[in-house]
Amino acid sequence: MKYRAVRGMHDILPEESWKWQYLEEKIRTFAHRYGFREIRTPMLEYTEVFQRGVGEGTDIVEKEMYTFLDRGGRSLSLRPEGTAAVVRAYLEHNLGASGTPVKLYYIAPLFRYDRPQRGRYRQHHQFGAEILGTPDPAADAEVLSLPIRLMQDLGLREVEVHLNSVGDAACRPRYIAALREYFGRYLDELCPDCRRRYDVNPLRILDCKEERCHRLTREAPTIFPYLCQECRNHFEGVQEHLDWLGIRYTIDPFIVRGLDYYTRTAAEVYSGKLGAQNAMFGGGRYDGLASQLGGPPVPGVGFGMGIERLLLVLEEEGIALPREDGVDVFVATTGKTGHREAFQLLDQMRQAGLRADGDPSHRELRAQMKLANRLGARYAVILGEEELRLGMATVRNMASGDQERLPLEGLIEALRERIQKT
RNA sequence: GUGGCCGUAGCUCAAGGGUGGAGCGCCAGACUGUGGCUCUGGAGGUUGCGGGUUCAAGUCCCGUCGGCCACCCCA
Repeated sequence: MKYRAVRGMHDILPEESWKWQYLEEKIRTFAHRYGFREIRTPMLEYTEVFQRGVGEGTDIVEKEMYTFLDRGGRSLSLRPEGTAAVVRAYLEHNLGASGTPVKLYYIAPLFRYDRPQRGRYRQHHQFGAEILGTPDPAADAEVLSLPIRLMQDLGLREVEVHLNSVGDAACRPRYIAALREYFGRYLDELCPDCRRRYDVNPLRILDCKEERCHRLTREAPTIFPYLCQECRNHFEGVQEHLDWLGIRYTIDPFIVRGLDYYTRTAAEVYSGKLGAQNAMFGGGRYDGLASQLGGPPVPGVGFGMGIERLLLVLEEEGIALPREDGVDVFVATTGKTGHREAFQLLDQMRQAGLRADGDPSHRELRAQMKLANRLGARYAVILGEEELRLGMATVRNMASGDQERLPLEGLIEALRERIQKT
């Protein structure tokens, strides 16, 4: 085979795509139920949108973006995450002008030049939602409740919600200084990566899974005593609202989101079924992002949820999604005659809104019935020579095997009644 | 980007350096007008690709591409 899909990118074949359709429909239903409206932004942005939005020093921007020059010499990037582009669009179209909050959601492909692994792809898809224009902790809790309720609705019971506050520009620097002071005493004991992190971003040491770093981390100062009063109040407010909804979460001082724009709330949800790539969704507040992008300050909070990972977890949990891509009716002939009648009948059925299919090759009846079975047809309509002579059709219920002869006149209505009954 | 494991039929997998197989799926017959179950037969492969070692390579070596695992990072 000469050509394959590009590394880390995948075809979604009919055996899978029906699951995507089901999930997407459920996601849209949920989002609309929560008052979110869809936004579709281009897959490409000027590279600066991500450099300034996500942050120059982040791994995403430093080494994971698909960046290239267009024919006019401008640097463009395939979007590696959703929020920066949404905020760019919000600012560009002044969406806040007609009142706040503005609640937006998207289902979109994202691109990161990572080394592919199960649950980690160079093109993946996220369902994300953002509430812009309000700093209120109720918005944090509301936007987080959406994916949590969605996962519960799908039957995922064992999701772990982790919650943290990463502070803001007023208090985070004090905490970072405290971390430097603490880890500075143990530099020799840190792994090489963490020695690097010590200089670049000591917060990241908290994420390290190396045993020796992890031990030190357990004794490290947490951010909580360093939070300013505003951040403290906000964090308590988020917890209070989640409590009101009965949503369980773990306060986890060690989650540090890898995008620079996060302030205050940081949340991640994991599933043990995913191996190392175990984050199902992540999100948080980003009150500084809009001004980073050159706009007025616009507070915002949101999340992004990986659809591939959601599907993987559903599979691991043995949760079957309802499949609805079968046909209602299969029109069969006896092979030699009735081609024209069958072709016309199919057309009429389709115009009448039935899902109908047939065998374009008019193989022998046995083969056609086999095809009807494989297509999941609920009824087979057999137009044999005898039936045609009588102006009738044989209608077979594929599940029960019961058959009856019905006049061609009014056949579609008769079928519709039988289909609706079951 | 680092380290490791693995690429054989559409799918899941066998084959100790010596003529590449099975199950499922597909097509057909048993059943000349009836699917699912059963039985029988058939089609389908330059063993990912390129090079090397050897009388001989799916098997050993190197490279490359791809998948997976861990790291990194994250969804």
